[in-house]
Amino acid sequence: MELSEIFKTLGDENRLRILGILFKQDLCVCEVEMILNMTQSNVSRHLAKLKNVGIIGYDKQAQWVYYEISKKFIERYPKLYELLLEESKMSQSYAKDMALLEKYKDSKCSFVEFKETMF
Amino acid sequence: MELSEIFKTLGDENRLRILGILFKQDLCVCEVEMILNMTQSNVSRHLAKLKNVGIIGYDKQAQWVYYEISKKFIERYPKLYELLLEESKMSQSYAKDMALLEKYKDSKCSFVEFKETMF
DNA sequence: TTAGTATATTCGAGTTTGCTCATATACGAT
DNA sequence: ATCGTATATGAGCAAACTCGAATATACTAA
Repeated sequence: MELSEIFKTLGDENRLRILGILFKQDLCVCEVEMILNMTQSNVSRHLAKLKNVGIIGYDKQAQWVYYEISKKFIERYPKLYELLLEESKMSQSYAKDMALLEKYKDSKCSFVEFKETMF
Repeated sequence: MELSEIFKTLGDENRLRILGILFKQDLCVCEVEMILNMTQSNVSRHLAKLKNVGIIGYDKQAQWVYYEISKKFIERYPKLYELLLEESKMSQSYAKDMALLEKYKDSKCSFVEFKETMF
């Protein structure tokens, strides 16, 4: 939870994109993978980094691991949280990422089915 | 001024220390070097990085380059600025760094003279 | 012009990071 | 037990980073 470590962790475009969609709703690894069109191992590693500095936490349900913004992080760094929330909405990739997230939610498909129709 | 670049730049303990003392007052390279007990080239590089992403600016006076927190940065990212301001005061090294800064200001010595008496 | 000071930059070494591919682990369903 | 799915992790590579030492540049003063 060292501040410089938190900044270092936030200093990556992909991790900011991940946070952008996690602000909207909790997601498991494969959902993030699909929405951001990244490899599984890459997503897993980025999520691990965010978790290690306390920005996100997770809730394991069966074989799925749902990641979520950490409440402790929000309490400890409310200004940073608000900044991230606001700035993520103004980012280049936000609109596209959110569109895909909404589309996925509406589809009510499994992530595998959805991925097949997409790519 | 890309946010991920700003975070990346802030993700370094030495740069956070530099910002901590620059919040107190504008300083030239050799003063930062002396107060934080870092090498000249290292300080110069860190200041260049902070300048490149727009967090600080500088004002050249004769052979001295005085660095200062950028007003545009404060306007663009007020929450981040406030966070840095507050958190720097709570950091491990802050008290020691500020003590040395005050001592230097009170001494009214040149940085070279001061450094000789110190180390 | 020369010497001294302040700053920036180059170089090389050691470290860390981000990524892909492959593999290991965990869990559910059949 | 076995198969398919979800996730984590190890290996290897290229790029980026940090640092100190040395060098280059800019400016002042004498």
